[in-house]
Amino acid sequence: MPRGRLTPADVVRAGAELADEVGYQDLAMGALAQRLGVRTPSLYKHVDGLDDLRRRVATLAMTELGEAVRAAIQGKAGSDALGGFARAFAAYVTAHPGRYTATIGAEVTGPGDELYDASARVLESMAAILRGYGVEDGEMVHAQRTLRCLFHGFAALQAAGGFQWSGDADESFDWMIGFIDRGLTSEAAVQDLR
Amino acid sequence: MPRGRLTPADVVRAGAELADEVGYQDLAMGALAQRLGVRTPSLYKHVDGLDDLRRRVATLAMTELGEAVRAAIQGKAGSDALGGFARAFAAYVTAHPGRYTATIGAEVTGPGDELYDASARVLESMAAILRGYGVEDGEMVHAQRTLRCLFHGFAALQAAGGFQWSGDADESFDWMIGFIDRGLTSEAAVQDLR
DNA sequence: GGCAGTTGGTTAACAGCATTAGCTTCATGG
DNA sequence: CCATGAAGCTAATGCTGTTAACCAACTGCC
Repeated sequence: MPRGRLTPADVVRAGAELADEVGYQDLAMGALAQRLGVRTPSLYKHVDGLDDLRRRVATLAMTELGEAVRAAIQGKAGSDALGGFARAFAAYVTAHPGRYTATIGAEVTGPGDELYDASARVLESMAAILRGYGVEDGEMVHAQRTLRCLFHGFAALQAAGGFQWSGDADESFDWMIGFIDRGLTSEAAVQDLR
Repeated sequence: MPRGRLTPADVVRAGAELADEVGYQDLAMGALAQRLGVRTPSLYKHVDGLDDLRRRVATLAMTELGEAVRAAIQGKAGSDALGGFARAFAAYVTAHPGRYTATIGAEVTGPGDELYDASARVLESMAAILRGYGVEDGEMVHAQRTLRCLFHGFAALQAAGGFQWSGDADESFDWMIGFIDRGLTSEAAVQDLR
């Protein structure tokens, strides 16, 4: 690695890659410095310590995830959109378990915080899908939280390697999406009657 | 603190309490020793290091959770059982965020492992509920995994303090349970037609 | 009742990690 | 052409988990 100058973005990106490769638990300043061909203290010129690094990795992950799911639901509605979202979400988490794990523990403060905003964009994609199902405003927040629990739970279990989903995991995933789809569809039908 | 002898169970229980109070991140050998009125190295006579302690706390949490939800669904079926399970689950996680967090990252190996078995008991309670809805064997595993993702996601978000569920969180939780209940009920109705 | 072995506690020392302080080098801009 | 500041370095500090070596007390056996 030639001695090209380092930027905070480089450090965060390398940290994210390291977390994906060795696991979030083993994301350490020393290992990261080594990967960047630099001594450990040099990292502090770009990042404000390990906690800051973790937070930035979490923000990167949420941002990337938001872009992935937004692209996946582009121009779709109903079960196409839901399925696209779900597949993009699962693909991201599977490809980047370390990054996603960073988001699990990270505490979000409020609007203006980069991580909060990135999370809000993911939630906005969920809301867009739900609007496509005709979920009305009064129930939107509840439905959104339900989807959030479902996907976050899936991701957390996946990232932890925590499932031994013996048998076909994809089949279960599809069933899950189908279940939600049927549920949302019939909720919409009930609302139309009112 | 008088010099009553310590057992591994004492250490694990105190570790679980500590994790609940100060957060799982700050569950440390030094702090735990201090709480038990003992020097740090003494803990190694009862527990095989920090990783082992974490694993045992996770196992304790899963075991307690399993007992709580089993008691909650006793003699109930259908939406009563689902609601009872959900309330017991949420109550446990809210009361013991540190303990539950321990279970999120812990890796489960396979049958015979205490943590695996404790998790299996929780899953068995889910299966019992689903049988009450008439879910048939072929779909059981899929439905079980769906519930698992949903509840685990809820718990992970709750334990991380990660939601700012502005507005009424309980209302959203009830909506989620209602949604699942209606979904399972109509799946059963469709199956009856076949 | 005395004695050996085990068990649970101690202090001391070590190792790995994040972090800080202080120095050096080098590119840049006036 | 020098002053400035950014980005790297070495050295040192402190905290935490962990191990080694030692000591005291309880247990069980003759």
